[in-house]
Amino acid sequence: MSKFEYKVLHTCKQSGARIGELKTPHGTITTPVFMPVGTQATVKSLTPEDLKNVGAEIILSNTYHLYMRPGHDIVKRAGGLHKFMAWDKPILTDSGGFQVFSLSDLRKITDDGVSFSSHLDGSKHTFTPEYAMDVENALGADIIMAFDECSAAGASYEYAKSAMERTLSWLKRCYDRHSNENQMLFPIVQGNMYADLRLQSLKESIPYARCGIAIGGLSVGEPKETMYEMLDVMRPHYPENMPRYLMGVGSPDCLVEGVLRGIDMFDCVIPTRIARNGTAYTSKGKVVVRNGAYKEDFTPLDENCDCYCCKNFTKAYLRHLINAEEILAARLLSLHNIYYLINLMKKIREAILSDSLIDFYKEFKNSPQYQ
RNA sequence: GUGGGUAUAGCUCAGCUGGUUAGAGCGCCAGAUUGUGGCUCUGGAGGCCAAGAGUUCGAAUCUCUUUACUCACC
Repeated sequence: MSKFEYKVLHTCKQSGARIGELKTPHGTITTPVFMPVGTQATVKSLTPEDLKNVGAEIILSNTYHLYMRPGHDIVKRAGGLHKFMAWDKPILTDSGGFQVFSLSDLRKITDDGVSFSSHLDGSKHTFTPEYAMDVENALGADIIMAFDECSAAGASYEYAKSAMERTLSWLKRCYDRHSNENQMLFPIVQGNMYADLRLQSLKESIPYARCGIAIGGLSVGEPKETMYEMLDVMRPHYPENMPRYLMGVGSPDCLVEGVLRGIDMFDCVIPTRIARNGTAYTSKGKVVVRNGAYKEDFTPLDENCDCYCCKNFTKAYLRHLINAEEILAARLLSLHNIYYLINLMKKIREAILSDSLIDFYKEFKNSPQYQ
């Protein structure tokens, strides 16, 4: 019996969005789901207990970063990523393809793989699809991503096509190398902002998708409308029997728009990043708690929120922490922002279950939360 | 009381021998942040240059007076 299984539990009659369950060796995830990002084997400032308290079911970690530091061999000797970071629920690791694209300046891409220098010390490294699989295998996440090439928004058709085709050939090599039955490999669809390339990439990736497929190369600087167009183009062609994962998204508006377009899984650094810079998502829209307006605001960040932060602290206190550069500010706001997004996903699932996601969408779009 | 020093943005200070709309850092105010290089980036407001008088075509800058602060000595 497979250690992975995806079941659609309900399809919204209004929108076609679905609620599903994805079984993994470390537990079952209910989709649509938002996955907090823990790049370096930690969701910055939060403990695994915090994550469970805000309702996180699965977190994302990063092959590139863990390979660089402390080294995947060390994580393996520690007993794997779950044990190393004391998180016993599902983990997904990104392959490092995107990090090579976004972090490394001296990178050289060939059909064989990518040579690049470390953002930490400039040392030279090479990743091939096979090696990326070996590293992800050593880390031991439940879901592992194929090694891909993400082309930049604005890339020419020719370049986007070659990057997409290279990603497909790399996918085949990842697939052949991968053999661990405790890990599920997700292909990544590329194709930049070109509809025909997206469709070709999706179609040719599907044979390698067993229990999930990812959409990469979006939310890389293009207008949101363009991203939605690409999702609309792909939507009729997804396999029904597996979750679709939109990588690197998103903000509250993008989550709702994404689910409406058939997406089941999301990850994004945005809730924790804006938290560290003093901004919160609330039921009344984005609140820059750092602003002077909250100096003497002794009310909670979000009166409609049940998170630890909102139940115990005031905006004036949070603003003080931010201004004093106290680390508790990052922690409380991260806690709140992740809670907010996970709670938003919960509301979305409730709307799907009651076949009213379009109604939910209309109301949400007219609220200050849509941003 | 005597002698010296200093007064420029909210704070700490730059402004060379006088020359167009007086600058910086921090702070303050406001934005940004989408498969994370945590504490970043981008904007903005804010000065009768202590007060008064002189010299000069022209003064934050030179001279004098006053005031405040400060140091040393009696």
